Amino acid sequence: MTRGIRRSAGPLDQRAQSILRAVIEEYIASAAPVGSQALVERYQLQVSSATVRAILAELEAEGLLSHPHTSAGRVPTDAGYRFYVESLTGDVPLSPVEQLMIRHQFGQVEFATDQWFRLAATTLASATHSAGIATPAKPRAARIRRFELIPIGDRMASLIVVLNEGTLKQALFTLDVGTREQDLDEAVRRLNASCAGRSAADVAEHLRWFAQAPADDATFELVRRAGDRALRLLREFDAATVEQLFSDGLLNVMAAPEFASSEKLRGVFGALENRTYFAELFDVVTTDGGVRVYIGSENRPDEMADVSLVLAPYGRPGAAVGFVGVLGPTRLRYPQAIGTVRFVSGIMNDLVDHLYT
Amino acid sequence: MTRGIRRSAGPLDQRAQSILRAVIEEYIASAAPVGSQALVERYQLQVSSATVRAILAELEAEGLLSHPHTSAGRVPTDAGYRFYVESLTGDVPLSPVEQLMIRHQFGQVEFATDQWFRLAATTLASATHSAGIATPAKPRAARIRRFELIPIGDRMASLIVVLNEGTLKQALFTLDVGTREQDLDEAVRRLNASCAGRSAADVAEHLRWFAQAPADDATFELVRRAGDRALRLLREFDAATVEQLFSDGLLNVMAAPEFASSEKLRGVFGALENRTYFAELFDVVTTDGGVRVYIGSENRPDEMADVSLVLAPYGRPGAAVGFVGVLGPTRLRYPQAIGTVRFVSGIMNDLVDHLYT
DNA sequence: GGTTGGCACTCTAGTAACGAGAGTGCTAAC
DNA sequence: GTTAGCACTCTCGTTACTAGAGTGCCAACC
Repeated sequence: MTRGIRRSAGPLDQRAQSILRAVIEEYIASAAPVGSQALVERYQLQVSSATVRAILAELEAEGLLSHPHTSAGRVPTDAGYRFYVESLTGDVPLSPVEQLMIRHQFGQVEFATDQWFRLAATTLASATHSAGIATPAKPRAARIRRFELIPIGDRMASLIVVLNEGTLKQALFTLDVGTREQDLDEAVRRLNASCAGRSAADVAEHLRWFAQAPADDATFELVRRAGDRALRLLREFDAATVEQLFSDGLLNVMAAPEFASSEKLRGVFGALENRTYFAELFDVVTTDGGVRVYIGSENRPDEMADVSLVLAPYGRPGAAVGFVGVLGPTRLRYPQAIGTVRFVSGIMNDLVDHLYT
Repeated sequence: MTRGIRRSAGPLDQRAQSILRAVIEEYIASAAPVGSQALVERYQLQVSSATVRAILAELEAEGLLSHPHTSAGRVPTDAGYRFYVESLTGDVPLSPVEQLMIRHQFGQVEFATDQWFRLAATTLASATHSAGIATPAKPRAARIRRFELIPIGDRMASLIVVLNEGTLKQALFTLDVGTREQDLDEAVRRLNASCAGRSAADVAEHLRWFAQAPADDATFELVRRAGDRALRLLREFDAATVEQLFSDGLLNVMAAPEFASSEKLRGVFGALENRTYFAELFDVVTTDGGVRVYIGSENRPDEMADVSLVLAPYGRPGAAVGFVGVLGPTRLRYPQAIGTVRFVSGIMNDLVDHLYT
């Protein structure tokens, strides 16, 4: 039943906007379709329900609201949420008490870099009653700081590569029979002498040089192999965009009534396990600052069409970046979520900054 | 409606056992209560349905089967599954093809210790169509191999402790203004000289000695503080039983019809996030070898009453141990699960063994 | 022209009634 | 000990119905 050209093609007038806002906030709070009567009663609108109905019909024509069935109330569309997020609300900052509590928690893991992103996810989850997600900060172009070769048993060693920011990479490494600890030490010394401070590309260059040089002693082969292994490790590291994606509070999302059937839920879990979509987002989110919101079907994969993401980058562009965020039903309390994500990403920024000053 | 003393207090006769087995396997396959008629038809029993009904009543009196309601078929109880696992079935080994595929996959991560337990969980999940879980191998008593202090920025350093098995621990460390790189190197040299090869307890002893010694130079304070920090790191490491619990294939469990309501599901997820129960199991499972099965209500926490666990330890007792396992509905294909868990734990054993020879 | 009360209409959700089907438990006969 | 027969019970799907909520439209009103 098309109504032809919609009556008001321009921007919505003030009243329509405030009614849209009321519908959305009511729906977010109640999870049930919102009727005209309920709006008039609960929001003290100075008009009758009939008038409200006319406006609701208009908002529906604009594509901002929809109708589960003829005689039900209105439900926001993804476009409606989008308009709400962009024009009808700012972000709500966290209360001072909450800010203090969160700062306190981060203070306790100040010196444990590997805990930062976990705590970010946990904090976001409990503050927004949704799922919190976070990645560790990933150094842009890895530079080698130092090598180590730690013998384990007789024929094995653990090759450790320490990168500039203190990031560690590790791989096992088989030893030839009769390799002595001195040999390892000597190999490490040579590797460090020639590769420390270099990027993966530089190391590759150097290794080619090594390969051409005459194999003058027994240690040489060890150096070559270890260097080769380390290079592969670095390349793998550079290639992986989202090395880890930590999430917490998925239980909160499971508890939402729209996910009671566990059918849509499976899609979301699948997307989290799969992670390709988040790798895609990583690049977008981290290239320019600020909080980004992805609402329902704005997410590329269909499985994510029922959830929204609020994401923000953190770190130092050019040095190490990651993101933190919230995953919840489209019926998310956006202003609070945005405020919280902004706050937590700010804390993470401070933590990373503190590393470099 | 108690029937008083059950008729046969002794062990079940052969026929009753094979019918119990039939009921359980039928239920595992169909997820629906099993009736007497269906059993006679599908298992070519040489008796009538009435006879089967008498036996079913007997098995119910023994507490091995139960009745959702008067006119429904039988469903196994947890005790029924227990009897089945212990007396009615051995473990089914994996097919040679599957064994080969799994070995091949593990071959590809042979040199990446941090991937082993992840692959174990993933493999178990896909082989059993349930969730796979695994912990990394945790070294029993940590011994220090080496220290490193890597400067980051001007006032920060990353303190790295390398343990015997190549395990790495890391923490940030603030530097006093004007600390030079030589100072760090000197401090590391001293720490390594006095602490390498020692356990946490020994290091504590040495630090006490350090604390009493006269502060003869600037580096001394640095050594003391770094040693202190490292000690705390080691203590934290020794204290944490289940450092990580990796799971994969939770989607498989979500797909089971008994978890369609997403209500029971939440309990399971809660237990996985919480992890205290798994820490408890860790000690039990790793102290003596072999596959262990926990069926439904045999699990301590109530949230786990609807799932079963099949767990096996791996590693070297006294050196480093962890566990791998399967989590699924009580309606689990136990023989296959047990066989698969045994196989994967065997592979993990080989990998760890390979480290020490 | 915008606003409003009135009213017919539509759709859902809940309830009750009902019959088919599956399965049991008991009993009497073999 | 086994079996055929049978009454009984409970679930599940279907249908019918009602109450309730909410819409959309229209004529009247300011």
